[in-house]
Amino acid sequence: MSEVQGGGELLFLTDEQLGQGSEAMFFAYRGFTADPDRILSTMAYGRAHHRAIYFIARSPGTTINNLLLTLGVTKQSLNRVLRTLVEDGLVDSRVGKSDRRERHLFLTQDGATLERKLSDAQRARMRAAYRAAGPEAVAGFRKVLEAMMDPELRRQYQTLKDSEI
Amino acid sequence: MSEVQGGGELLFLTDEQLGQGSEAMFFAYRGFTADPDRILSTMAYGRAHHRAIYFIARSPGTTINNLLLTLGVTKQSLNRVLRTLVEDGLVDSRVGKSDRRERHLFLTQDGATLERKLSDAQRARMRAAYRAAGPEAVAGFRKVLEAMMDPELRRQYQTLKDSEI
DNA sequence: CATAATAGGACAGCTTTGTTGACATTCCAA
DNA sequence: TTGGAATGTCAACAAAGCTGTCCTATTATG
Repeated sequence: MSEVQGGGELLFLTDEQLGQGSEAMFFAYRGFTADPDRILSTMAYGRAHHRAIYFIARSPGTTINNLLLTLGVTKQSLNRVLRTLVEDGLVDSRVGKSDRRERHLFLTQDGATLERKLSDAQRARMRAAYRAAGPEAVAGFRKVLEAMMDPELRRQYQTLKDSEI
Repeated sequence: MSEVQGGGELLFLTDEQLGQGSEAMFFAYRGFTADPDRILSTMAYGRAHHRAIYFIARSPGTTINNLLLTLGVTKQSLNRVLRTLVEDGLVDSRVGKSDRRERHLFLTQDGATLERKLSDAQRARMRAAYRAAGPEAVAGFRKVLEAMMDPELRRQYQTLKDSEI
């Protein structure tokens, strides 16, 4: 039994133990995206569309710039994805009232339906994992993930979290 | 304080709580890949090269087929990456002794140097996150990640884990 | 031994999703 | 009021995934 598992005061972290964490992240992330990817592969959309839809659902009315910060891609890359989503009637892009340079993004009814379908698949897996691992493990899981984020992203994460009290 | 944080017996998992888990995965994975990506962007390599190098380092002598299972890409895709790595003298591909159809993959000295450079950056972040979160959180972190993997990948993960006792 | 199956390499072409560069519109402040 | 900053769009290109096909070498099997 390793020090990490034992929960001792001091963490003796060997490269092996840290490497196992890397592998766990890699394999788990593949599982994390597998279900939505499977659904999306039957349509003309990819993971980038999912991410955009997801975060618009989480922050209705967000601007392009806001979404860019969250997603960490260039606006040109995001624009292509958003354009198809708007064309296909899944996302509504409204000119800002106070600042007409901004576009505020909303899901249409169809967009919300797709979002739910994708998120349900992802949540089902997460729910199963949470149940299998137990509440204490979940708390630790979130704690480590939070500590792993870049400070800028951690702020984004906190903002999203706090917006749903 | 939510049920999850509280560590009660039953997990009442709302969509919000599961959604926060999704966001945490997304943001943390970005952090997880950020440091190696930064290093790689200064060379002619990308994340695909990193993954190949990483898993060759973890399983020296692994075959192409093995690596394909681990990475979950097509052989054409992997071949392109591997070819450049062999050409550039970072990876050594040796014909199998018992089965001469197989190629066994090893890192050269240069390959190992690059691998260490990339992994060190990644491990530094993971080490910091582990320290910040504490040993119990780390155990939970791993437990949830493991539960989130596809069964096939979980086997791969276990194999790698067990190979380093 | 003949043939089938396996491991891998190479080539062509396509899709998704990232990138940089140039440009239009809108707002704001000197 | 005008020039710069901010916001978003269009065009072209690059990385890295994919399918499909064909090829060689080797091994396994009838």
